[in-house]
Amino acid sequence: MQATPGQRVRTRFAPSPTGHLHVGGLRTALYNYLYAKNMNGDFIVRIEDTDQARRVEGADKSLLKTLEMTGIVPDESFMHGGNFGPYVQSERLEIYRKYCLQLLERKNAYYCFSTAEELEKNRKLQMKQGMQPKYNRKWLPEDMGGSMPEGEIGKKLEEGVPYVIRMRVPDYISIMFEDMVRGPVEFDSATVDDQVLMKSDGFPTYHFASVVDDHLMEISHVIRGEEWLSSMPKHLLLYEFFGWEPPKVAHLPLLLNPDRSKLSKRQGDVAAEDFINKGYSPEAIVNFVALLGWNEGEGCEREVYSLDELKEKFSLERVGKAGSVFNVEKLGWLEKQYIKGRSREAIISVIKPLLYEELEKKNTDMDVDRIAGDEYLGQVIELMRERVSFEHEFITFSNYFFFDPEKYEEKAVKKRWVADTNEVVGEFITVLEETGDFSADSLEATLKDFVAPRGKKPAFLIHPVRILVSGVGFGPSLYHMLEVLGKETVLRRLRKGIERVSPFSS
RNA sequence: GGCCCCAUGGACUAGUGGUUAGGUCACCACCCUUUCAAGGUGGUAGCACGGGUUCAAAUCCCGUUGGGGUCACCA
Repeated sequence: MQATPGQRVRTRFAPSPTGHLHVGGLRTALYNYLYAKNMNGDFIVRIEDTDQARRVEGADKSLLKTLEMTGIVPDESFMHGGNFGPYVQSERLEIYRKYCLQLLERKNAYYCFSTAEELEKNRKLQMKQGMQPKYNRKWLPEDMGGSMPEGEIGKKLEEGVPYVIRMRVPDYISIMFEDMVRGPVEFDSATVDDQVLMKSDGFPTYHFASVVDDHLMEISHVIRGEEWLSSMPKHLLLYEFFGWEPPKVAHLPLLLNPDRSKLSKRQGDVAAEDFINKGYSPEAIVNFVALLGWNEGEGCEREVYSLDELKEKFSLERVGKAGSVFNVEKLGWLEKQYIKGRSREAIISVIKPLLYEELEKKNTDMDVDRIAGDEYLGQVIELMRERVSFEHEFITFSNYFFFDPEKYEEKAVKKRWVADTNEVVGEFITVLEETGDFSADSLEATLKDFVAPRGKKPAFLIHPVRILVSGVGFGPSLYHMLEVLGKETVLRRLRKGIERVSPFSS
């Protein structure tokens, strides 16, 4: 799909700095980014901080940081610069004031002195009557179709009574537009309220500021959540008042809670940071979130996409209309796919710091230089790669590669121990002491040779040895595990363990 | 309640008039196997409902139902 010839594609993500980056916001940002990049255009981040009360200090920077962590890097923002700044709405107050004045002069907007209590009372009354709550246009001037005399308005203004400025929505006109994901949508202006444009504190409302900014910043496509669909008529009217050409719009389906309501806190994590902190990788999160509402289509059954591939393949036509439930299970599966494909070096760079953190917390009987070395970590990674769900589990889930077990999984002991287990293990220890070759193959042969004449199956020894050495009843191939741990560590753990574990100990 | 949007298995989805309705996650069974994973094979499970249009409808139209969004001096 091509943009209007001659017009550069410019999309934007416009969060308000009220907290962490919501995964829904992440997906909106992602789609904006992907669309722009796919069309060789620019992606802009604009901070919408027109609500002073809700503003959270530092949220703007943290939003950008999280975005960048996932690979979504803006071409323009308050941190990246650009020719259309400032990119923070609180720094653009003069601009909004100027344009609002224009609307006032053209009789597309008017002063309103109604108090909050008054409005609230009115709203309740209308609700009670089963009507749509709307401003009663008490302060709509006579020359704009209202009943308020000019003089009254001038008087209030002179007295310095606080006011807001409202847009004058035309009566009974049809407002139609083409949504890039929904197709044609139509509204009746009679259902549109006289939206406040400027608040009494001198700040613009979202509706006004975003229209002015989108125009001034030459945004070509507005891609945002479906919750904005019903305010489209207000925005379109504003473009018309100004005589500006509106951008193309696409309203994305919502991300949903398991109960199919709009994704929210309370039913689990919703901040992108929450997932990153849990160990999900940015690549997996981006991949997952991209597929919630978009697919390559045409029989394509692919599930794993890198950001670059998404940039290449993304299109708005392939965005669905129905909301999608944010299902963490599949994200977990994706994470595993990424771990399988990730290079050893990349994993080492993530888990090495984690290992050092652990080593500071507790002592190990193993050789620190060796177990923190790339070679050793690489071996652990290959043994555990298909068994972990998160990178941090290379350390936490595979603790026994770095620390001697402190306790032994009770359930596993119960299941694997019989009366003569300790005795046989004891004999096996003496055999191991004599073993020169501690490779997996050799160990396998040794164990089998040991067990056969005693009329036992390998499993008789394999399980107890595993538990004694690792403390748990599950893990990688025992022989490989022993090889990686090394003779010294294995013997130490066996000797120590055999004194602590007996069939009657648990 | 008004307005708007939406509707394929439990979840994500493919499908644009003719398919045994396909794939992925999850689930179940079996295989592999020293455990746990991974992998392999197979399986349970779906077009919300009712009318049309048509030789033919998951697909087009209308209605019903259901779900969601929105109706702030919040975004």
